Amino acid sequence: MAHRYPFSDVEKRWQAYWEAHETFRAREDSSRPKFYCLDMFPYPSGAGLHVGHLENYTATDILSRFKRMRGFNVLHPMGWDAFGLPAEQYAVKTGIHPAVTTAENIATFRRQMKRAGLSYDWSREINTTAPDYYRWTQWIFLKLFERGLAYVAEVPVNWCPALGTVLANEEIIDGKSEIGGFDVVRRPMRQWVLKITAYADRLLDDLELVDWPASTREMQRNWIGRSIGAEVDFALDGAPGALRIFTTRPDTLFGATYMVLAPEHPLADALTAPAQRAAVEAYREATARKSDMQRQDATREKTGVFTGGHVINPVNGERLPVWIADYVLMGYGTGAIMAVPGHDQRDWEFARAFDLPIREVVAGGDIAREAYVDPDRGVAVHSTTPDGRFSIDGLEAGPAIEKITVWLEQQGHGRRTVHYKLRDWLFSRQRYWGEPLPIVWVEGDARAIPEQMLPVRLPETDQFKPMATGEKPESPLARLTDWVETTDPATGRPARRETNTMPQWAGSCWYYLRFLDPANPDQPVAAEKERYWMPVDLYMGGAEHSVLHLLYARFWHKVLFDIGVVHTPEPFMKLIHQGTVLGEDGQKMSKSVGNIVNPDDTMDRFGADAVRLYEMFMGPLEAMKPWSTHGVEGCTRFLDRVWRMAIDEDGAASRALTSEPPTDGQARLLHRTIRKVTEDLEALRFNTAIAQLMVFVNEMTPLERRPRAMIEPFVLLLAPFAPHIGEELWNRLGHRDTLAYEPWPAWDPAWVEDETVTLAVQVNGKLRATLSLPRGTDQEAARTAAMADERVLRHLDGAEVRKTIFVPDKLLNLVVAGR
RNA sequence: GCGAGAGUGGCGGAACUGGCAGACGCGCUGGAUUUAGGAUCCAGUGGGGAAACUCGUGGGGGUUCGAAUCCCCCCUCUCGCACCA
Repeated sequence: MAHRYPFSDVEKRWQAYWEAHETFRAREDSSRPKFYCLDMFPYPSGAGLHVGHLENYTATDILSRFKRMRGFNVLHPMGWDAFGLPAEQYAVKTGIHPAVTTAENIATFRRQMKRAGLSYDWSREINTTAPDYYRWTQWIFLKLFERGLAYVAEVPVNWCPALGTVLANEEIIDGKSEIGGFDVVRRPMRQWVLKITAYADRLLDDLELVDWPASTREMQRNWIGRSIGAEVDFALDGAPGALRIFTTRPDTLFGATYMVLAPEHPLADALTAPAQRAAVEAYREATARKSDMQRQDATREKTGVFTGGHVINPVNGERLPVWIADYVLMGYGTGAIMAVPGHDQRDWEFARAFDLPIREVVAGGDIAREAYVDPDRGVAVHSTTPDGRFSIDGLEAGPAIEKITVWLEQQGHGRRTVHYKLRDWLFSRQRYWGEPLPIVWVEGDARAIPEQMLPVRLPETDQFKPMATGEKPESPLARLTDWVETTDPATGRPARRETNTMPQWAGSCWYYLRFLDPANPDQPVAAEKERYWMPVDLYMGGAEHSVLHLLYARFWHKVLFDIGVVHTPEPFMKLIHQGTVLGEDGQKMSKSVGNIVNPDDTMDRFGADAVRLYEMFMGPLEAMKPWSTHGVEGCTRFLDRVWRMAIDEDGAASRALTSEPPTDGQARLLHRTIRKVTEDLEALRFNTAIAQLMVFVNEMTPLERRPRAMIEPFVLLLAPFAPHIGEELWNRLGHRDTLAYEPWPAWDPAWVEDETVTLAVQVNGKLRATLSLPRGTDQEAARTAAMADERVLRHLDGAEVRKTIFVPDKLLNLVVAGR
């Protein structure tokens, strides 16, 4: 019976060793280059770690271990994003305090992570719900408040009755709450808002500075949605005042044939003629009843109502009818548009539906068939003022926009304007389990709590239900009269505490900074530590955070940059999203399908190293890929082979190991393996690196005599992937210390190439033979050798070789006359 | 609908800058060893064919001595956005 790698004992032993020796503790050391390798810290849910988490954490762990061996001072921390709704909802249901469930869940997560052999520096563990931590979250909020970046506004919010709280736009998916999938309705409410729009340009432009997946940067760009255009004022016909619209195509101003207001537009009333009032009212009511979901269905037929009112086009004095229609949204631009049906598809559809005129002002399309919207082709036509003093005719869109915008400004009819899709960030939640906002209300004014008085601790309670009564939903904190009623620290006057709490995103906006200096009682992070460790060199986490967390964190980082807390404009230099791990059936893992793979069970059966290897061997890191238990078994078999390659049945170093130098062929195998594994690790190609380790073992195992000079470097190469077996082999091969800081093997370029190469010989592009030739064989010699080969001659058939293609050491292609 | 990415054996996936398609693993077939094995070892494994060969990287065209790789059209899947003026 072949002996096997006793993973269970070995794993326990080395985990205990690392813990006792603080092997992975990171200390500032300016003599070594730093590498900050960060995982998106998890919300510690009750379900424990899943294999998708493990894929993420294993990848960064392998890289951290690799970088340590390459001489980097590695910071690889872990913590808990522990405020949030699930623990609170559980508390509402069971009465168990969220702090209790959270602590239990964290214990499970931490145990599972240690068990997987993840090399975190646990001395830096942080928890967003710890007062020592959220004290600084509150401190940052005060900085935002001081700078006018946090304010209270009566804003239309997404109210979720089922959750009893408001939600940010980013927390709503297809009109339902991201958590729970409950209905969400729009309603105005007084709320705390962060002015992220003040940073819109920097958030957009600085995407150029980071090495992130193109798709993620694109998503952020779309979310910010910067559009450059002009606001234009159209004078009301027969009344004082003007209707202001926003357009990105002021060059099509001469093509406007009607106007459209959002149904909620404040001028809609004033513009409505008595005869139309009933129709307008009916339409507005119908719109109000529709959900955002229904309103935003672009495939729907256009609807709208004429108000009876008119405005005057400033470029040509034309009297344009004003309509209201729900395809114009109050929330974007000015809530009103000029309709240019010739050159906007939506306006075109509307004009067709209501028989409004369509006018061509950009040549090049066929506006009878469809709107001509391409801004990169075609020149302006029919675009001259009636008095002939101003014209953009003949200009392409770019110059035309420029010219007419300047003219509008000179005439006082409009101005260049930039609008964003990005809205300010709704920052308060009617919840218990979140950071209290460090604010008191004194006679209707919000006053900051002085920073020396932080943290504002979350008060104890056993009532977790929101006080969501009718029109005025309130946080559970509002019930705690003793806590709410306080005095203004500045004046001593009676004051009421703010009872809303921060959204879950708050704590994760800056946690990467606290890891640098987790116990600092005086500052969020000491300047010299920030200077040493920042920015994050590699940040890994799910693509689901492409917009939310990553945009919010970048925003806070830029504010912290402005107040001198951090020295880099961006926090995360390189970002990678691990792909989703599907169930064995190729479906998304879910409780209801019952295809969830439990990491504890899997590690019980196969050991942590086999699971780590399989997680990485499955396929490319960023791809979506299915789990396979057979695949894990394959990795177990590989580790067993590795074990037998180095260790005999009695547990001692194998008697096949010799002190003789490797043969030339063995040396080439070793150096090729070192190169392949090293280069693949740098490029995060873990799957192909492991394949090469397997090749090495497949070649070495059958040998009766195996030079230690081969086996020892191999153990070092394997160790980042499978650290427990790595340490154990290193130890049994006679080394006393951990291999965590052993220098990474180097390859000798002289040894990575074979001295004989296989040359592919083609005739007319088809492979006919392969020849073994010395490296560097020239064309003549290769051709001579090929022409001597029967397999080649057969296909040449005596014909004349018209052309020879030769790629040294690779390929020879003989082209003969048409056969 | 728009934007981004991807389609390679029975399966997961390899393939540098256009140069031997299918590395490595799983599964499968045959054999050895074993009381037995979901252990181990050996041999094989894209399709067709006895072989010589031939076909083959979603489909169709093209460029090239040569295409999984480059270009055009189409199909499918995944992700994101979804009337943003």
